[in-house]
Amino acid sequence: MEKQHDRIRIKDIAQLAGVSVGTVDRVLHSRSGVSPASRRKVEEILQQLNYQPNMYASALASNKKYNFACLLPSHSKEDYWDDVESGMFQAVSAFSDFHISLNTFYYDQYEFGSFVETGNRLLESGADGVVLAPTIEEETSRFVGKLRQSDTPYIFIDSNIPRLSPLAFYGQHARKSGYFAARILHLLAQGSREIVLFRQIYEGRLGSNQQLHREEGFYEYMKKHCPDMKMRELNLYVKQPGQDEMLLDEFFRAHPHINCGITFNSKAYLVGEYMLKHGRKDFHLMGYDLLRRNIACLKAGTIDFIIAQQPTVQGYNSIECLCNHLILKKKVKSCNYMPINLIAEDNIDFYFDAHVCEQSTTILS
Amino acid sequence: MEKQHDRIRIKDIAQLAGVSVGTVDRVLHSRSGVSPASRRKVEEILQQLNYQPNMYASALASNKKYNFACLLPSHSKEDYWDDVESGMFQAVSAFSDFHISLNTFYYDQYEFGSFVETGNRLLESGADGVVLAPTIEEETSRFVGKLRQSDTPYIFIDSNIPRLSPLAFYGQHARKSGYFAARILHLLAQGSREIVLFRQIYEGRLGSNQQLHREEGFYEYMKKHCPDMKMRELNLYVKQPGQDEMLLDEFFRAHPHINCGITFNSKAYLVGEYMLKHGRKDFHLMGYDLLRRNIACLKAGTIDFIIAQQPTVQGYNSIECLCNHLILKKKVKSCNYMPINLIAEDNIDFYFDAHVCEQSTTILS
DNA sequence: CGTACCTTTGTGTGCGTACACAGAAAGGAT
DNA sequence: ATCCTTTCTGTGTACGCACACAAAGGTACG
Repeated sequence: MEKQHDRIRIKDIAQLAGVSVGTVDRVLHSRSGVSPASRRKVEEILQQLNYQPNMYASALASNKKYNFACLLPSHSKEDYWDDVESGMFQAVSAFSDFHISLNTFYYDQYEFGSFVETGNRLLESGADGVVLAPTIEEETSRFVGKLRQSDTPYIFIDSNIPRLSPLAFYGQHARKSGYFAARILHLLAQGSREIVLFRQIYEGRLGSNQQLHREEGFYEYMKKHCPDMKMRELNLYVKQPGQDEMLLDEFFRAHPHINCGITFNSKAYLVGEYMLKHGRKDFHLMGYDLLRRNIACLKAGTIDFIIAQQPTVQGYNSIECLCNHLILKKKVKSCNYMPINLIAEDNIDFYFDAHVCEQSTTILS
Repeated sequence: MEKQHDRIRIKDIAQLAGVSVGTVDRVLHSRSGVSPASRRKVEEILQQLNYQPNMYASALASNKKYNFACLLPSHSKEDYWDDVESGMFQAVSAFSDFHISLNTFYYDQYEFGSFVETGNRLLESGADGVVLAPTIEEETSRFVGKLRQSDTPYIFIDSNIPRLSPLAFYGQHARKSGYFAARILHLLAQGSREIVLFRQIYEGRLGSNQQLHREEGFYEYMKKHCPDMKMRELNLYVKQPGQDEMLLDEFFRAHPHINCGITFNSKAYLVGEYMLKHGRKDFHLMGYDLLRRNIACLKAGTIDFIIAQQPTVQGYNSIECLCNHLILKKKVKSCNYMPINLIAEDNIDFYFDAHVCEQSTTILS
């Protein structure tokens, strides 16, 4: 615990370059008012010494306030998006020393107009950085175009649209995740040659792109490893629970031997609760996302495995990334795939404590 | 990006309490020299306002140097402990603004005297915080006794000895992890009624406690879910590769129908490479830890699944925890189980980017 | 040669906290 | 009342950086 100052300070650089700290500061922030000679000399020494600014002192000195905003599908409590949001607010509180705040904007996922209208409200709020779920490619493209005009960085969460080159993306590699899910379901099938895919249709549309890509990965595995597997699809409609139950009844009456299924959205509990109600313990089910009702099924034994994609972490990391970029001027990683985690009843308890954060690679801006 | 100071500062509290910042500072650090009346008044306001110190300003002001030390089994490159160590150094660099340093001390895992001797050298080095792997309970007890005398916080990594009440523990719940492994291996067995457990004997002893606990969890699952499963154990000896190959030859000659096995240490590659050499693709193998050779087997298809325990994260979090405790005076969580992650070839790419860090719960010291 | 003006450079102050030190108040002994 | 402790409290400086402002140097032109 001895006192010491071994780190290079601006003062040290100034001394070595034979200029004042002010000049060094101007070079570091590439501001005007420095003679070419001085600039060159300072830059030279800067390179030699690999100067790392003390980010605490830096944040302390420039005590600005940063307003972030997020644009998410409107959601209820215990939804996937609720976890994402909670992660973001965790980060806001963790980095509260940087004077950041977060405004939330919600749009109706199934109405294009809503996205546009909400997006405009966000733009008016004057955010310094934005996190959004690019569920609607066309409208997202127009939206980020406006953000670009004001040089506002934006981060994509959950799914990615690389051509719109966001500052960063946090989400799962959906296709590979479906591939992995297939591997596990294949094991669960235990030689059975038939599998059912439960799909959720909402307002006539099949949920998200993520869901589609998971299916792709799933089919890719099956085609490669067991081409003779028969895959049936059953569409459910969420909004009419009575109808869904009828559809399930009907399906299992028609295919009584099928003992294995998967959902590629977060609504596995629809099937899990159905099995629980009908006392079917022999059916093997997989799904996505650790919603409360999914967890209940997992513990009750009607869902075997859940693939988690750490929504909280995605939210947390998005905000952290904005801080790193805007405040600490660190270089951030642009494509961040979340781990594909397989959760059973046995290991679920050790999943929630943890949250992932990106490796910190400090680079001068 | 407007200027603003909405956070409560020491100055604010001083003003409200009608004292000076010096007095508030004394109360905050529970130092002497404050009249009972002043102390009471300050504490009252402190509670009302839920004051959160600006840790950046705090770290900046008290620019002390902290020396940490770790006491690990000696290891080679690409070993499990090497990843732990690398995580620790990542943290040291991430928190370099706090002026921390880390000294490493290695002991021979299989020689009690070595632990004692290395431990004494560590004590002499005058560390402010220690991270150690408590592989030898008896000697660890004596060692932490001495640390306690100087009030030096210590963190257990990999395995835990709760009665020695470390500041924190980072590691996997070994029994549950074995239980989970059994569930997956059970699926892999696909109805086969015989399984082999490969064990590594080293200097006449069976590796670590962790290894034993995993076996316990494994047997617990099997007893519960498939009591008629026949479990064979095959001891290997690591140091004599020729002999191990002979033992494997012998075993598979005696049990040609066994197609499923697991190791509870990080040496699954011994078996995986054997299978590769003999061109056996039908054997299903599981193991622990993502060593380079294990990963190679995973990609070659002779290891089906690996259970990862994020050694890098364990190391990183240990150091982070010491910083939180010593420097930021945050309250730290004492028992931190790592997630139990199942890794296949499909999802391994998304595992390394990520590292877990604990949730930050700022509490006044 | 002086003034105006621009470019370049240096200095000073503040961010919120820690800590050393000085000063004030209170009490006791002479 | 004076002096000396012993509490107790306020002030000042430092931490490393950002930014505003002042000062210095140079050039152009009357």
